[in-house]
Amino acid sequence: MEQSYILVAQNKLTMNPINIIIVDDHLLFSNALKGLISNYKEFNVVAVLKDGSELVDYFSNSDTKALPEIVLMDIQMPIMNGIEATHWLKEQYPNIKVLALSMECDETTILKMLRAGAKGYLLKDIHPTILHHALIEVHKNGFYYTENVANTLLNSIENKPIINNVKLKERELEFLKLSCSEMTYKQIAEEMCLSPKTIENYREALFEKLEVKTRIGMVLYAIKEKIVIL
Amino acid sequence: MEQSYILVAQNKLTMNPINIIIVDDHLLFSNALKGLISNYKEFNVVAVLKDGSELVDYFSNSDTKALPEIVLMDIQMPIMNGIEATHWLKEQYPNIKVLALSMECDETTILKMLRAGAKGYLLKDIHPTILHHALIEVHKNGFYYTENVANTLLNSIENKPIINNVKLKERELEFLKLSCSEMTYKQIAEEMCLSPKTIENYREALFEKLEVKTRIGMVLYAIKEKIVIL
DNA sequence: TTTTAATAGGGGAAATATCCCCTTATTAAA
DNA sequence: TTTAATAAGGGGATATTTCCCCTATTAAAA
Repeated sequence: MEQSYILVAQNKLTMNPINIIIVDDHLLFSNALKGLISNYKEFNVVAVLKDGSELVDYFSNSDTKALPEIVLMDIQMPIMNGIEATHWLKEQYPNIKVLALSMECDETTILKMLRAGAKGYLLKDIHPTILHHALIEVHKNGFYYTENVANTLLNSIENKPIINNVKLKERELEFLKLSCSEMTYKQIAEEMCLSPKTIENYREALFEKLEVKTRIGMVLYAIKEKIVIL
Repeated sequence: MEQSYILVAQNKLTMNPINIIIVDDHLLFSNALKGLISNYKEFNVVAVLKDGSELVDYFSNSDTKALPEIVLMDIQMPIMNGIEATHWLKEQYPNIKVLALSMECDETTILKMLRAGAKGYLLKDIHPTILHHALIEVHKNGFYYTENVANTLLNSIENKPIINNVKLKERELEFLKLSCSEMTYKQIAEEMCLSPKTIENYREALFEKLEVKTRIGMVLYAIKEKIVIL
């Protein structure tokens, strides 16, 4: 009894709390989350940032602040999204664990985030106790996957053996985005300073790459993949 | 000095806290938010529900629980969304104030929610202090609109004098949904058991109603308005 | 140094989409 | 009972999209 009491005291006083940074543009959420996590004695929120670019700033500022062990990262954010931010962070600080915290549960988003180096993927509709558990697991083992995410990964492997590795070139991407409008190809050609016939080549190339048969299909693809946002 | 101390004490002890219910399917958010609001002495979260139907259950259960004065309502929720839930609540308990709390900032969603009876509309990226202010304002005045939302309402009035009251008939809706695919109009005609020429009439009617010039425009409209979900 | 990939351009034809103007029942409202 | 709105269908013309096959330049890769 006495011993365990001493242990608890040691936990609080001698063991450093695990530092966490929250990156999320929904200030209401991130600030509330900070309060929630602050209740967990093992953890300490050292910063609440609202964007990937703020994360870069945080680490770039000369006066080195507290380094986090875990970053809770939202995905959809303005300016610099969670995927880009994770990429950057894993390059600069490979040891910092990124835990994705998002509402997106579509395969491609999860895959992108995990490929970027995230060590786990949590949906925002989980119960707080699961977050707590996930944080502890990430700290102990370096990763944490919920059943949901694991299933999604399994599905992704079963359904698409060669993973959807569609890589669009800059110019193709530009064309795809412009196609998601009421412009005709002729107008798009003008906009891109290309001949209509060149545009025609882009179109055909994209139809093949994206496995679509019509411009509508192309638009649906771009929206699904969040290449254009409505 | 002494007097003000006594006043504060009175606030805490003699004045009843204002009861609040949170309805949001993102448990992590709603639970964290509860913690945040609990820090505000004037307010008390009596329930955290994850869906409109749970709200109905809450009020329908015979053992009448604490009645809230304010309901913080998310919009996108499974089973019963915030708009339906607000409608129901305003019919049953017209005095309870609903404050929409969402990430959607498109005109139509805001309008739908306000028409349903919401007394304010907050985006989740606001700072916690604004939430606090909003709660106090709603309690005092019965409503609270942020600058953003007010501007959106203004735009909506300026740009569309007769508010976007596009009402689609059953058959038109069916056509619109089918148009959001790689089917040609001929195939859609077959699917709907109509002549291609009749489909042509639907198309023209929709182009006018939706104020679009191409099928792509129609698809973009349907996706924006969540008539089709990707 | 040849090969490959990326970029830019073209001819010609068939299929679709878009536009404008039209007819005929049926049904509901004025 | 005339008037309007709705649902269904059509003719004919033009614009756009889609398909298939082809060339040239440039820069990087093998």
